[in-house]
Amino acid sequence: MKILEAAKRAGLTVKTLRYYANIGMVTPHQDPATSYRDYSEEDVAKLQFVGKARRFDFSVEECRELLGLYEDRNRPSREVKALTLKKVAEIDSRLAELQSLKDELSGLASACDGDHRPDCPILNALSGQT
Amino acid sequence: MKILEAAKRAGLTVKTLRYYANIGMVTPHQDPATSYRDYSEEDVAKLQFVGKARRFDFSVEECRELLGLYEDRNRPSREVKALTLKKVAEIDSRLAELQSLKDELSGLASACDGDHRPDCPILNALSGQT
DNA sequence: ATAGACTTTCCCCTAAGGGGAAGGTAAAGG
DNA sequence: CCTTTACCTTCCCCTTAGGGGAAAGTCTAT
Repeated sequence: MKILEAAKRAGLTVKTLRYYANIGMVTPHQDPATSYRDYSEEDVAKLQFVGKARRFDFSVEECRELLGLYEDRNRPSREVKALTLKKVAEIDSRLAELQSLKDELSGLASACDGDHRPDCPILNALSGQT
Repeated sequence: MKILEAAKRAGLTVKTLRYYANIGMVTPHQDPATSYRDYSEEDVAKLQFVGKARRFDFSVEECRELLGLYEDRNRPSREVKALTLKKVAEIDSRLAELQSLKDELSGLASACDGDHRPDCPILNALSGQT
């Protein structure tokens, strides 16, 4: 099938499919005469796989790793689990970071009157004057 | 003072200071003869301000806005508070998104044996075969 | 005078594509 | 058969917030 249909089936954009082809992640057959790409059902399955992994916050390089494991029918599940737990840990530390930012900012916001007057604890905090 | 000292005092890198000068955020006087930048105390204060705001996850453009409000001694605190609350809301939605990702990934990871065998619920989930 | 530390501008690089131009191709309608 | 329209291709620039490094100019101390 042609690129637009493959993109629709995978829930991705045509640009994304071309990008994945360029970086060698999902490489459909390409007609040398017209240079049209021709996606197989298996290509679409891989695209769907990558699309889901991306939505799980895996980077494109991590998706490439996962795809490699996915295609290796004999890989130990250990490796996949390790990658997943690493990603969970990353998400966890980002969560903690964002939570602490939110707490600080909320604290500042609630200390600020938010009226027409110029006095503002938020700016005071940012400028270091307590 | 010269750029390295200003950078040290602000807790930023020299590259960052040049970048901020280029985009017109903090523009020190520049000797036309040598083209050396010359940072004043006020410049350093602004750099510190921007540095803190950046650590609070404000984008460079948002920092520019905050800096404008900071320099306007008559601005209503309302505007600063609005910007801050908007940022808090952004952080909140990112938190929710990450939390849901983490829950799903953790669920998959705990369903995976993580041993030498190839069967892997994580890959099964990603490939859509339930 | 010269070595070493510092400065400048300039250019390329990052992640993951998006936007759009210029030009080739395919399917449908007249 | 011809044309319109939809789709395809490559190519190039754009995004964030700077980092890395080259080449060349400047300052300071010896």
